[in-house]
Amino acid sequence: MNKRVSEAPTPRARIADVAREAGVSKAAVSFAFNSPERLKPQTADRIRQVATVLGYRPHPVARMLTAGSTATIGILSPNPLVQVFANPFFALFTEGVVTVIEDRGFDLLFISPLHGSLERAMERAIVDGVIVIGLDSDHPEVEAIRRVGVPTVLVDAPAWPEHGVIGVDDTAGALAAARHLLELGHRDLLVLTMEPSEPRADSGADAGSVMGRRMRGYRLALEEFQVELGADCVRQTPATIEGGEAAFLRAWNDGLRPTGVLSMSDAAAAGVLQAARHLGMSVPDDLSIVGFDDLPFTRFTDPPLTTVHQPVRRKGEEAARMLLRALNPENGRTGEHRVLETRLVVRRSTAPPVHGVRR
Amino acid sequence: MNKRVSEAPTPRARIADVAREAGVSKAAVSFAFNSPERLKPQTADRIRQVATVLGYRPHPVARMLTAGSTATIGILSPNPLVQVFANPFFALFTEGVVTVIEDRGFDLLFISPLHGSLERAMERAIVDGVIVIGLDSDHPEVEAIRRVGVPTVLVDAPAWPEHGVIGVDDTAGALAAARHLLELGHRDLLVLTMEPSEPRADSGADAGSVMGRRMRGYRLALEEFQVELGADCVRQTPATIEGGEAAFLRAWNDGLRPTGVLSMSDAAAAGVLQAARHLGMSVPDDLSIVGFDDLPFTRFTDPPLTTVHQPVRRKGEEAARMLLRALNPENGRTGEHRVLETRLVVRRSTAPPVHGVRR
DNA sequence: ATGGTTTACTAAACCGGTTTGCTAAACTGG
DNA sequence: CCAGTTTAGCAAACCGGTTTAGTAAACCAT
Repeated sequence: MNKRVSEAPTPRARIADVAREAGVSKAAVSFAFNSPERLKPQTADRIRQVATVLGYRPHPVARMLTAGSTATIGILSPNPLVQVFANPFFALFTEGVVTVIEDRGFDLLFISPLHGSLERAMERAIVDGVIVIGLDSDHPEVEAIRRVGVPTVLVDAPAWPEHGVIGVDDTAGALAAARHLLELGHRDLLVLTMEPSEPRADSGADAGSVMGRRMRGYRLALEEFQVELGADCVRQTPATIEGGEAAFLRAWNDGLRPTGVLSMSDAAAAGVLQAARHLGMSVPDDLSIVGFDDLPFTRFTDPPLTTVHQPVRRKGEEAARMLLRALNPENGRTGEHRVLETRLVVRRSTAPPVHGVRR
Repeated sequence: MNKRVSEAPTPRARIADVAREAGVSKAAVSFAFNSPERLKPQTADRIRQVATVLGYRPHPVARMLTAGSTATIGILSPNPLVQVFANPFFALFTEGVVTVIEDRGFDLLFISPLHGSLERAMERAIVDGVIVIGLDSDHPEVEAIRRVGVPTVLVDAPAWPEHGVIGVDDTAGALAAARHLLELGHRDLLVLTMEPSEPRADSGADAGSVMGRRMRGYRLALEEFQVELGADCVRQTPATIEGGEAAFLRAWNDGLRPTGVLSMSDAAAAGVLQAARHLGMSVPDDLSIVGFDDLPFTRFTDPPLTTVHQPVRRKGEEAARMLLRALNPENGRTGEHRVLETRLVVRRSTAPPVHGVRR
């Protein structure tokens, strides 16, 4: 029984249609496209002609089913895609990824985690491999993801047996940033952290999250200089301009009068820049600010932002290379683990506190 | 004959394996996952248990073959992906796209045009529909793409029968930009255009390209004010900071001394900003600059950039909505055509020429 | 006990291609 | 002129699932 009577616009020609129309077998049609040498040139031509007339185009999904490979790699993050694309970090990272995969013929699929779990998102994704980014080690789904069995590389995650992992030395970068401010003479600092939860300050091993590792770096420097950081002086905020702006204003209203701000995000740092302007403070004279990541726009802020550089694009490249290696199981080990370096980039948002060393 | 003797790590369980192991038919396994109510709860449980033990996960490609839909939409541009992700415009546009598609359960595939033609790229892409962006109407492959038969929406392209098209009023925006400079008193202008070929200056209908339409706007304003634009005063350059910088320096070396620059790209405009600084000119006193697109970073340049705003994010949203509509053929027409508005945003990179009106 | 319904599952067809194995016809050469 | 090889193309199996049609057993009511 036809549910829909006169609805389909043009039911799209299948290989069988071409075969029938050309008076040959399905196999012949397939050969005409994929192994023309197995056909008399004349026949191949005729088949192709019929195919063109019928507007035939091999169904990519069907083709893949036998091919076994999708020529696509996926990017998966626990954040919804809207946030991903709003974050300049990702553009840069992805640039690195495509640099490597594009001329190997791969497409790039952004997998949305939205409806359902990361695990399910990963399962239904049509990819040869996945780059997972931004997954803290205490994320509830790490185990599930590992079990999915798709070749995977993790970015900014702690070591993961059997999978490639790539990250940067967050702690060292944060350490350098905090030292910089402390060496300039700042003693009253405000720390801006992002993300779900303020990482517990366990001084032992690196925490499982990016922000945790950065916090560790800050704290190491503070200990060196024997400076105390009040619990009030660590604020959590979204990694956006507005977030940073609001956070600083709130701190100000709470009576805090820091001379230096350590932000774990460049965007939030830019927000602080704005907030300072609103409050009539000049940067860096009244307030010093250090960001994190060295995203491209930090060169354009007014003043240009001192920040911790991490090789974001290269991180993308390395992740992609690792993944490609993992796709060909024959060539080597799978449990690689790389840590790229970070370094402080001093621009013009930091200077000694104008009133000299206080306290 | 086994070519590979002890190579496969774990050949990934198929539905038949689960069926055998659980002592049921393939259909039963399928039911256990997709229509559990058709099985005795006890049986369904047992099957699922076996599946877990074997690490079974339905092959997404095979599943799609019968499902008929991929839950993925594609983005295709004639530029290689590396360039796409280096361009802040795309991040913004894509943000709009995912806003619409993500909670409908779609993933987003970036299709690389690199190896082979756009047509072929589109053919092998595993998507339900495609958003094509940045395709000028004189691109050699427009016809081929149309014939592929995948639901398609075009962005920034001229009307295309049977397909949705969405764009912005480039001409009006450019007109406003040029008028602004002319009204301030500028008479010596430099125009920076991007892209393959400097669009022919046929005054008649809108040219088929974005840059063509913008040029048309500039020219209309120049005619209003009866200002001549020397052939030398239109320079083509990549849409990057470096491109803009180099182009302005070259013009300067060629002896041009414009008081105002009309750039068809914000990035190039930022480059001119740099170049001006290098040459010891102050903006806007010695040189006025107007960009195009109003990308987020224009707010941070020093000084903030006067530019033509176009609703990039909304353009993405509308394109996505149009495409989703096209995917359900029953609900309505396919040949929609929308033009969103542009408007001049005056910030601080423009001012009257300091030496008064010359010439 | 009988016939009718449900329940619980299976076999087979199907999605749309690719690939293998085979056969008939056309070409070789001695 | 006949065996041996090539050539050209076909039928069927296959990729890994989903879905339809069908059946045996269990359940129900009379």
